[in-house]
Amino acid sequence: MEVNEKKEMPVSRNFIEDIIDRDLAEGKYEKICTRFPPEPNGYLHIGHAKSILLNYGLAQEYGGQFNLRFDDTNPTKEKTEYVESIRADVDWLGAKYGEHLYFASDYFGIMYEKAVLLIKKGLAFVCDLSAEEIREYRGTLKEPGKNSPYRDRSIEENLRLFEEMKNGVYPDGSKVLRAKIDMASPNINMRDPVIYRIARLSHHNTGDAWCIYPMYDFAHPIEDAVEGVTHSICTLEFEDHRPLYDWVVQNTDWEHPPKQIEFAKLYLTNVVTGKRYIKRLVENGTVDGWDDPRLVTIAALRRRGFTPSSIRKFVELVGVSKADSSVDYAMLEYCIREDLKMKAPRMMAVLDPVRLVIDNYPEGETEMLDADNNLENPELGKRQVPFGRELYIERDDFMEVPVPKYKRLYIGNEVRLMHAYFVTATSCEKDENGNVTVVHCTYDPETKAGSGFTARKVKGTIHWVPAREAKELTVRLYENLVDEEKGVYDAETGNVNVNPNSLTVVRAMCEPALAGAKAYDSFQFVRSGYFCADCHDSKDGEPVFNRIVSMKSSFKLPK
RNA sequence: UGGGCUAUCGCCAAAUGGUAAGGCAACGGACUCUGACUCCGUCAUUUCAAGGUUCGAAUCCUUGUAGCCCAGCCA
Repeated sequence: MEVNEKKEMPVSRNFIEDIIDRDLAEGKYEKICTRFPPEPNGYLHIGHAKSILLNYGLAQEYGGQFNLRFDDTNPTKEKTEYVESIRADVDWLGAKYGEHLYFASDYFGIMYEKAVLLIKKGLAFVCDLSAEEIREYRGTLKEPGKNSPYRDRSIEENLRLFEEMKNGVYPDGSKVLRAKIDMASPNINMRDPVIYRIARLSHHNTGDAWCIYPMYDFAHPIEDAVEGVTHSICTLEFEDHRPLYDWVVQNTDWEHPPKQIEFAKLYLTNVVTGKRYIKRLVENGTVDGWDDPRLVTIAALRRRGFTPSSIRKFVELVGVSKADSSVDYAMLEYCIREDLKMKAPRMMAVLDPVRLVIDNYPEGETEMLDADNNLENPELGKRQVPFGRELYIERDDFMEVPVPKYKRLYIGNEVRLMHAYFVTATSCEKDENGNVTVVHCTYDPETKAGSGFTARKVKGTIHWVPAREAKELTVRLYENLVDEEKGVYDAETGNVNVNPNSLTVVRAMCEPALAGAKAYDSFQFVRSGYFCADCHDSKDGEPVFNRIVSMKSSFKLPK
């Protein structure tokens, strides 16, 4: 049987599909090719997942190709550690690139040749202006720039100088290669942009082979073209770069020029999504690493118990558009609930235990009760839970004097102990502070779960754990990292506002079947106060065994 | 001499001149061995605003308004 066979909602087509349809109809391409081009300078987060899954999904949908390409043209920020983690995350998300794993740095040779080609066409020149001078010459947003005094060097001189740049004749920063476009363009990206710089940096892939490195605007279109990418999908902030992208593609002679398409980034409301902010939290120790479950990095989501399919679902639900937007975290939670509810075993645990004594149950006796691992999905089998005279129940599940509409345990009320018997509270004991320490009740042997007893019904069902056999379990309760009231960032200080109570560690009691839960105890409340899923230890990555544990009820007082 | 982009429910998001999909959230109610799940119902006479064209406008035109992006030898 297919678990999770919920009828799929019709998903609207997005504007990128419209573009591809048109291109295909016009015969521009026979087969499409997309790519995800991360710079290996940090860990991937949920926003990247959108891009990965978008690109991969499109390739799948149209029977095309999907490439994973590391855009590693700036050695100062890039590390092998990051390429490893990125590959792991992309793999985990299920975006298959097969053979098509590439490094932009492998194209340095062809990029160099294309730069030479531009020079030969009189479309690029070596400029001796300093960085500051270039900035001054560039003009401002409202005023045009002015031509570099080196703009009219001869092709021969440019060729010689550029080769010497490559050969290490000049010191870092002393010369750059610039595209010759239009210093008066209203689009600043077109004002003779720098396309190559001199920098003696050791590259994670090419080592010290190069002392000149291409800039993004020049490198990226070439990377796409080399790989035969047809639709180069990026985020909105690159819209202004598209004319330059097209300029490079047109002037560097390609048979099948790629085209750039932009879409809006994914933001989550009240969640830190910016890579640099996440980096700051990691570096200042606010969180315990890139995979701290309070973050929304892929590694963190994995550690927190999200499944790849839940993230795929999320990305699908969120859609693709060009409007800036911020998606509510509730949407993500919905996706993991939806994904897990039929395939995760649901077990019992109590976070804040209070002792329950069944006065008419024989002392010292223990019986094993059969419990379905998932009442909605019998395929998940059963387990046995020891039951006896003394149990623990959730403190919230008992009230000496009930509030209106309360339907769990209170004196005189009968409830079901899940998978066990009906029980009626008779009295309770309290300590000197008035806190309940023991609840007394009686049970009705007739009402055993599975016995078919129907003579009475009960309004509430509560969870329990056998007092003697229960195991202690460390449960980490995570809340959204950022303070909703203060917002995500402090505009003045640039600080990230972190909710100080974002992580609570609790010693809970669980049924014996849960005792084998992985040491990490990465429990998560999928829905506030309701489910909690335990998962794997991100350090070994495997195995992922999600369990949903119902903890307590989300009861709200009536107004 | 500024340029580019965006605006449809609390949050995403369809609708391609033919009379405002869907999902999340929320709220009622039914059901229930989890106050979950499931199921049923409610939730935009109106699409940033104001004018105009049209038999007909979220879609076209005009004029505004608001938000985002751009002046790295980062990507």
